[in-house]
Amino acid sequence: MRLSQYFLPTLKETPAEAQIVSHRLMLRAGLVRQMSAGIYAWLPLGYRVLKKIEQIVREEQDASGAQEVLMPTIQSADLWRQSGRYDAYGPEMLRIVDRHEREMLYGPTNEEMITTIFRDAVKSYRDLPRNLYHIQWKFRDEVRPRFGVMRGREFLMKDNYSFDLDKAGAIHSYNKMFVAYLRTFARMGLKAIPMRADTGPIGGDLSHEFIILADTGESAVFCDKSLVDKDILGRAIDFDGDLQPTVNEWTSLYAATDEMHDQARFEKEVPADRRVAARGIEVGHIFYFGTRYSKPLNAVVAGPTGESIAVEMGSYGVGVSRLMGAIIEASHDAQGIVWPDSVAPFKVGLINLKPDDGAVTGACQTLYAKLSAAGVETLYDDRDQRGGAKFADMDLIGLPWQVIIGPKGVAAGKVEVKNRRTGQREEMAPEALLARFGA
RNA sequence: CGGGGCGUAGCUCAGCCUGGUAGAGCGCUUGCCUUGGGCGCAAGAGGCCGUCGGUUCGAAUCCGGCCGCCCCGACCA
Repeated sequence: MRLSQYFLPTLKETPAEAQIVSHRLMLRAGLVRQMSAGIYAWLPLGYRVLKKIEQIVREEQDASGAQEVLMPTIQSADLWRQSGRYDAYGPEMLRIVDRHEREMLYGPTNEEMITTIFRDAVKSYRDLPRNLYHIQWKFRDEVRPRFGVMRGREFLMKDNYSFDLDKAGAIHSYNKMFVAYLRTFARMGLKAIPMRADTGPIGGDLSHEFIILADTGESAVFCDKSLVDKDILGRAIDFDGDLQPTVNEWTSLYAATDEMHDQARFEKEVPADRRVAARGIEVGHIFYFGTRYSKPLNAVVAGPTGESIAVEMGSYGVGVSRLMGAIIEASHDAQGIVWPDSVAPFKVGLINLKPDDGAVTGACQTLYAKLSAAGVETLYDDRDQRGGAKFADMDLIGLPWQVIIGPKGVAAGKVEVKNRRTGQREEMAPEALLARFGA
């Protein structure tokens, strides 16, 4: 993409409305614009990142055996009356009346709907287990939206729902999600730590929050440092095999949020040099809740001997749009965002230091064409701007690699490569650069 | 939902207390200059001062209603 043609409205100054760093950077780097309190429009660069985050979530869900569906944003009030949550949910639910005076709502979650879909279609234990997910916009009318997309009213969420015949099966489904989440967040360059959680209004007796560590996190968290150091991506995972040992490996070590924290236990179980007291941001939450919805909504199947069995369920959420804020909180510096490779909107930012110099521009265009042809996502800054402005913008938007081409380098047959995260610079021939990026 | 604050140019803000029809910096446009870290010079464009009403000869400024946004707390993916 040529920057001269790209819609990328960066800001030199920080908008007054933004307080926390990720919100400021998202506004300044031209990723989003606020349309109302807690409601954002995604601009081209931000939308690219959102789609990358979404895709990683999708790939890991698919790998675990979950199947993607897409349910509507608007639901009927009747559906929610059946589970008893219509009145219980309170003013957080955005209620709508259509032209026929039918009561509708903008869905804050989908347990009722998916349970109904499942109930109407599945009648036999032979059709279990199933795990269905979707990635859809949700709305919760928060009293006080804040922190940009991290606590918006409208947000993109991956939520899924598992259906099993018995509790053992449901626990296995739960474990699959547990491991899939470890992998999902690790692929985004995050250190996500599962912490035993309060099950809250969704109900149930087994639940974990996945929390990433960031200095600006919303709540205090405590854990064993060994958890931070664990690596899930290096392992081969068999989702059909026994995942309990893997889950146990993570859950056996101390990890707790503020409200579940027990200082005495913490000090007893974790050696002083491994005690981590930090701030965290919740990016995922998994629940096992048994028959909490299957019973009131009559989601039953016929068992092997013909008896009716209410299915055992769990639900699992990932805050997709929130993750963008969380990733920035966890990965930025004074100059701007530092995207992890896997979610970066472009891999390479190509800077033309002297657009009116034929040799420089020629070298840039050749390189840009070759990188693009090889599938290396490249944002080419061909604007008629001074070098300083280009460096500042490129640092702000945080692409992992900057390739800088100026008259001196071209004369010497070299281009300069800068690593955004480390700041390390290297000069090399264009061919070497292409080889480096696999082009 | 309790408490507090703010709405003036695209952005950050001054002006308001002590009423007389609007300013700065950045950004934008044009020209010159410059070209490795938001450079310099010059000339421009751009605002019914959130909105409705009241007071007044006269309101960005004083008073009231409404709308919007932000912060602290309670609440939450």
